[in-house]
Amino acid sequence: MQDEQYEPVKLEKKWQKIWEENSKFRPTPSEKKFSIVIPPPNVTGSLHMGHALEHSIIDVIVRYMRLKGFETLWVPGTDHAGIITQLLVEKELAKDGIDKNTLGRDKFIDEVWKWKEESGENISNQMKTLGMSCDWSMERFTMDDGLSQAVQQVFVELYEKDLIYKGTRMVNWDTELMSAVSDLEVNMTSKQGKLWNLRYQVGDEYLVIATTRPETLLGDTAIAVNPDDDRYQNLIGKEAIVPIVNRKVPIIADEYVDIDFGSGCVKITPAHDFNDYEIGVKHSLDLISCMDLDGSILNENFIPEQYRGLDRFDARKKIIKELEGLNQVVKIEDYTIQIPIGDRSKSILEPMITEQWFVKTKEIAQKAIDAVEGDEIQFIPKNWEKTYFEWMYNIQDWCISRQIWWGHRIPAWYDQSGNVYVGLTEDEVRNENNLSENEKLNQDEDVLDTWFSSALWPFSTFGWPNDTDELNKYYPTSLLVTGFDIIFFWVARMIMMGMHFKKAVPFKDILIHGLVRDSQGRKMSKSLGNTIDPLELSQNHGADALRFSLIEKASPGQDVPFDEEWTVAAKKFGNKIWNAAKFVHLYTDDIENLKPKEIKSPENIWILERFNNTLSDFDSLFEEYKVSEAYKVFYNFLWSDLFDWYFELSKNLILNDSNKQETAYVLRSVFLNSLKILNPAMPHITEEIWSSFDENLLIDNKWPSHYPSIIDEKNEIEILKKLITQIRNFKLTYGIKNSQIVEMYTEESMERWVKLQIELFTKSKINTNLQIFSNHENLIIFQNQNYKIGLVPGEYIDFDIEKKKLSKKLVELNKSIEISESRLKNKKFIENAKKELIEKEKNNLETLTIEIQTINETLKTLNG
RNA sequence: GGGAGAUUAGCUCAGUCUGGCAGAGCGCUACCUCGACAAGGUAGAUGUCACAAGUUCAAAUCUUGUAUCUCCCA
Repeated sequence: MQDEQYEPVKLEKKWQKIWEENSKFRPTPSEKKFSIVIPPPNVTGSLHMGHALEHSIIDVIVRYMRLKGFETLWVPGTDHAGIITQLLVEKELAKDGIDKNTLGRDKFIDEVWKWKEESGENISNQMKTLGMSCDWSMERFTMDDGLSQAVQQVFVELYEKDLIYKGTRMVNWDTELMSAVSDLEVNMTSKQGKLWNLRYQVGDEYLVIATTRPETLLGDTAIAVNPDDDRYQNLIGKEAIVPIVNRKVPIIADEYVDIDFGSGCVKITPAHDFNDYEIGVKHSLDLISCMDLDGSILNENFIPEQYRGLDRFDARKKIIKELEGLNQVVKIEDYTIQIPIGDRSKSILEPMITEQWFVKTKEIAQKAIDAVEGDEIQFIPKNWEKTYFEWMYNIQDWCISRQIWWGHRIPAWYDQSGNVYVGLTEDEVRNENNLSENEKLNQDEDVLDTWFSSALWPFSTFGWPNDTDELNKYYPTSLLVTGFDIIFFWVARMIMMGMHFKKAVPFKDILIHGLVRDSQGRKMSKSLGNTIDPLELSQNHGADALRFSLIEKASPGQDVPFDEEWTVAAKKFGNKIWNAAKFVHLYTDDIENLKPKEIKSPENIWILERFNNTLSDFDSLFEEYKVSEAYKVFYNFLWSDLFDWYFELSKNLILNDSNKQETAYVLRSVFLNSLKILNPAMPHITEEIWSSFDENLLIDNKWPSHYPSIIDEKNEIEILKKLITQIRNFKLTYGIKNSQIVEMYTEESMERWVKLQIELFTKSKINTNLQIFSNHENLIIFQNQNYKIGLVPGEYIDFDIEKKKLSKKLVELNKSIEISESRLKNKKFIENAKKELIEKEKNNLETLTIEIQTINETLKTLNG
């Protein structure tokens, strides 16, 4: 027997321990496989609401598939988050006065590992307290030996196929991190800035150029105008003089220049702007760099001394001042400028020309596009594939090298003459290239983008490049559950790598979820102070409540403006189930409740049918990944049909010896099967309650199947429910205490069980006194279909209230009748609508007519 | 500039793919400790489904356009 009170946290800990100690999350062999890899949270993180949502969705699906008899595997793990982790450990060391550079690379990496051992398990432990059923024995980390081996292998293979190359190109450069970052790690932000209109001398004349970055004029190598711009035709081909550096540069024509921007003339600085770089290449312009990698002005002879070494923004101010002194500033306008901000460091990025490693993406992207176009992979909801295609069609080469220490070091070695050799190890490189022991080799200093290793996650976690059992069994995985914000970063790259290296999709379905926002729909952020800690929620209301509140609210692809009230409501739901279990024990423990040969009573038939329908609806919604809708349907069944109605109906039945055994069976069986349906969403409470009924674990059980089809054709219970509601309404309206028994009358034909149920539900005594009943004077009639019950109103009612109420009802009914009639009169409706619909409409009309009749009869007696 | 999404009850959202009398939770009103449950029960009130036009017997749902808001890409 269970505890008196529902105390979620206590029982949750208990079951987490039991499941884990008995390895319940390991896959159980079966023909049908279901596998999923976690979108690896980064190792520095702690669990936030986004994780809680994502993991709850994954886990509800995983547990569902497990109950459905699939060999189910959920692989957990974390990624090494190169930049953030390095910054974090650097900061920690700085607290002790230790500088990364004095420590040296190897010792620093040791420190990072030390940190990982101490704090890197954070997220996994937090996931465990939420009851996530990952196979923890499969837990992976992107810097593990095996996964690192996969990274090396992929790098070498791609290099050998010419799909990785090293090149000097313009990339986004983070002057604080002192590293390149990829296009995707750049956040464009708008900011109020200035547009400076500056005079450049051309022969004896001047022309005016507009720029938002005057300091880069130190590196100008051209002036450009639009070839169609009539104003400047005469200048094309001439030379202008860049002020301050006094450099002569050509005036060129290029369509890129917007005639309406500023004066229509722009300065071209190919070394410090992406567009200018393109133009520079096209027109074979000189490439003059004026900025160092840390964002300061270069210490070069062509740069006036007073600017050398200055930060670029200080240099800007100083240059403007000098230009103003030279009378070269024509006008300064307010202008909204786009500033590229580093995703991680939040510092202002600079386009810089550096030597980096790149993945050539065009070719491998095509196979990834084909996979989605050919429906080998489905996005859910489908419209996200547009986002995917848009990016994939315009994909750029991927800059994968980072100038940091924490990460997978690039497997390339240089000899003393600067030749590059790529291979898995230094030894292999030496052997393959016949390099003598005397030739000194230096490994490339750079590491790979973290996403490069994440892209391999769906197969590197299973042991690739080794041919493992896991790989054969679980790749391709069945499903990926992730946010739309990493479709480019991660999803697209996994598909590319999966298609290229495994010749098969990494997953078949991609379920996209939205963002968890605060209750007012704002993004959760530390600066707004509106973040919610999922662990705190689970401490206060239980992990089950948190999970259920997230699952029930998350429609595919839609954002989730979260309110703690939901979790409170879900906890109340848990409490309701808790008490329901006590009810089932109380009413069935002492009764033999074996499966009877036949289910006879209409109440039992009704609930079995309702269960069957709910199960069908649930399954079909769930299989479309409409998990939240599925659980809404189930919630309504459980609370309203089972608890509110059937539990009450069963009380009457169990009193009766002839129905006792059958009802005990139905009550217990439907309740236990409902626990199974709820289990994936609220695993702990269902397991706890289950254990009070059954010695086997619920997690080892099977998904419920339908009860043998019995159709409740007469729909009697629905009629009964409406009748009961009418009578209850009546009693409430006239303030008749619920406990007060009212006398009512009905026809002989009313079946005994119906009478009994009405009596129990409405606290009434129903007489079959034909005389009173057929003599309609002074009788309020409650009627639904063939059931009719009369009540002598005299002592109870206020005639005016009752008349007003009935008249109002009459108006509504007449309105409905009008609609119904007009439909049925409509020839085209009869011709076009489905048969069932017409039938339904006819029945509807009939019911309405009877109802109106009854009300009119009652009104007549009230008036009389 | 290109693309996507949103607009439904006081609040937060389902429902739209596949057209058939508008739903949930929370909140609100009144009543109720009756042997599972006050973390509860019973009964209620509440809507120009953003706007406009079209298709249809029938539109929240399909088509076209408009407005406002959010996000992504450049």
